[in-house]
Amino acid sequence: MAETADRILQAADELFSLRGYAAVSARDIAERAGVNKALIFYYFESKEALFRRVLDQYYEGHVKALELPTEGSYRERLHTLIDHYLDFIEDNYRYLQLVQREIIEGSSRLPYIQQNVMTLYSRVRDLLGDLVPASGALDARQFFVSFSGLINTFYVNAPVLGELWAGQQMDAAQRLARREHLHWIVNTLLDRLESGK
Amino acid sequence: MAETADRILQAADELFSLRGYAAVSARDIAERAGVNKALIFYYFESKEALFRRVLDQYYEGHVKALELPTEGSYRERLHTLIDHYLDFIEDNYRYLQLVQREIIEGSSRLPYIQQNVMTLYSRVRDLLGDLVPASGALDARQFFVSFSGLINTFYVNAPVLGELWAGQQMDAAQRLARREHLHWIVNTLLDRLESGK
DNA sequence: GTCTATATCTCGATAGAC
DNA sequence: GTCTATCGAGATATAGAC
Repeated sequence: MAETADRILQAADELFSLRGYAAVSARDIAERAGVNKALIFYYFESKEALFRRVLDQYYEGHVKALELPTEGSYRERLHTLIDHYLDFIEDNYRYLQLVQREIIEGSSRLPYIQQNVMTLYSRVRDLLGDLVPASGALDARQFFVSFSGLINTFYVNAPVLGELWAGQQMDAAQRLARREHLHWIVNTLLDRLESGK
Repeated sequence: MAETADRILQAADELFSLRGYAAVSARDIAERAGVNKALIFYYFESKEALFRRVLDQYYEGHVKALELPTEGSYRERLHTLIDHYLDFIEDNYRYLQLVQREIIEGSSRLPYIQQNVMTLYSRVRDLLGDLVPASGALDARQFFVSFSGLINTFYVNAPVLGELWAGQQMDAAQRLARREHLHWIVNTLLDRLESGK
């Protein structure tokens, strides 16, 4: 039944995101999914294949989120790109943790991640255009790293940041405040870059 | 001999940082350290205890790096704090990966990490003082998260960012450029906050 | 302190009854 | 499709000779 495969996939998604690939056993996944352990290897050929399926599900959505908006000024388009990326992250909050873990562990799928990073970077670089120098401390690469860090850090580190908001859950209001903060920073940086031209 | 324990500790540090706790076996550590596997359990009571020792090695330096500078204006002190933190990260590159991994994995040592985070936050909050509102999208918490993300992202994601710099090693010149970029951003944000007062 | 050898466990994966 | 039973490999940890 397709339902069984789905339950395995979802349980695997949750556990891999929580504890990583190596720390999760087939038995763990079977127990959480409420199915027999052997069924994991019946529906998916191996634990490795199951993990790749979990990742593939996210990458599809990720690629869509990276589509470049065509309307408006470069500044409006940059804000739209950031909003689309934030939408995706908030709908798939486990994805960021999975990717972050793969990066730290030096996973074999790192080239795939790099490809996504380069795609996103080229869009930010095109948007910034000749507003920034071609190299040095204010080049497009630096700003791309900065934007990524500004956005991702909030979600990746949510488990420890909870204390900052005094035990409050990371609710919709907080995500909205973060979004507003990010747009304020981007505008402030763009203003300065434009005035410096 | 103390030398043997040190070699085990260093090998464990390197491997845990690279691949994570679960993906590293006692045999891996013994091979890298060039010692007999049984000696790991002679010098450290368990693999878990060895991991804790690795983390504790960094604790002292981390706390020192968080010491608040006393000289200069609030702006100078903020820049100094950032530089001290960057110095620590560059000297203990693996520590950030270990901590980031602990956060993502929801480790049992999370409260210890939160304590360090809160210490650093309270210093940033004191430095920003009444330059920022007490709550909302521009409060001290948001800026603390932003500063952390801006700094950490470069080092945590170094494995995939290499491609951005066209395969160049992350050398001293790149770290310096990043540092300059960070100070530029901080100054730009502070200028805007001051003009808005 | 350092070694070999091994006990005991859990892992991913498979065989085969139903 | 789902189950039980089990394989071989590799894990942590220990025993005991030297």
